[in-house]
Amino acid sequence: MPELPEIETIKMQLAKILPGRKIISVSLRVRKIFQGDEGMIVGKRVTGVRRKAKVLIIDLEKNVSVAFHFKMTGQLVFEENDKSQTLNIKKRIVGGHPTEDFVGKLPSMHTRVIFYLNNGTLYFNDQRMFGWVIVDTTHNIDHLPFIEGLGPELFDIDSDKFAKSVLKFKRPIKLVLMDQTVISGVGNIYANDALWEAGVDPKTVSSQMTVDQLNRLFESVKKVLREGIKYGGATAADAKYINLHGLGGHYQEHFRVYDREGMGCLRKDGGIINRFVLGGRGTYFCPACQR
DNA sequence: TTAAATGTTTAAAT
DNA sequence: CATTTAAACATTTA
Repeated sequence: MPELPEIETIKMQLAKILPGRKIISVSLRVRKIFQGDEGMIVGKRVTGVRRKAKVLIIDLEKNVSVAFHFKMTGQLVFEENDKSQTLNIKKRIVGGHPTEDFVGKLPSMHTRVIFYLNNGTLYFNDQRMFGWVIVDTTHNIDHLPFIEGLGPELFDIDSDKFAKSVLKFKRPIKLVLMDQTVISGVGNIYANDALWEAGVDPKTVSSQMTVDQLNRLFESVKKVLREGIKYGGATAADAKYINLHGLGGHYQEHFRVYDREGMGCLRKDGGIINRFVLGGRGTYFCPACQR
């Protein structure tokens, strides 16, 4: 579920409270999503938390790291040890796919890996189990095929480089934007919104994009990603229990077209938001102002 | 019952 | 070979 802004949000929060804590033990409730030797991380302290595109990485002493990919339904919940035995949701740090596990009792039936730290517990939950957790040396983590194959984030390149990489393809621009080997970090929500922001039809053949369209799209993607980060990522609008507790982000309150099928375009002269499937993913656009 | 869900991988078809 | 599409992974919700 999460894209770059959602992972960036949980990264920033974990970076404040994890460093210095030692991993006491690890519990693997589901082996299939876990790769590596959990013994490698036991007894080591966290030294930092970082992110590469949609991958979250926790670095530990002795050059060992843990990489997480949330895929569609992964989430991390950190909870301070609570001696009172009472569920104190305010003491939690949550990130990723919003479910009742953000606020419910943990571990839950979706908890796949548990990291017991001093004075806290970190739960990796993932209902669909598409995600993965990999433990290895920091060097090997940084050289995982998936990570090595990632293209740059838009924040790290200029518009010329963006144009060059995009113009090579004859696929629809939306699919190129979401292709992690070309540009990393952009998923379905932000791709849809950025294309609306730039006034570009998602079906536009990449190689036929004009310089003007490319420049607008380059700025638009960065704009929506920055906005996503600013609002703490997106949390499903129907997740009442989360908003109730003040957990989760608010980007969903600023969706341009995503999940707005049948609703009016936000532009005055716009039309009705359409939805169709492109590359197997729900694609939303305004037929009046995206061409 | 069917469709869809913030992602990626793989096989099969073009 | 480059591209595209479909299916797969597994679960929940509308």
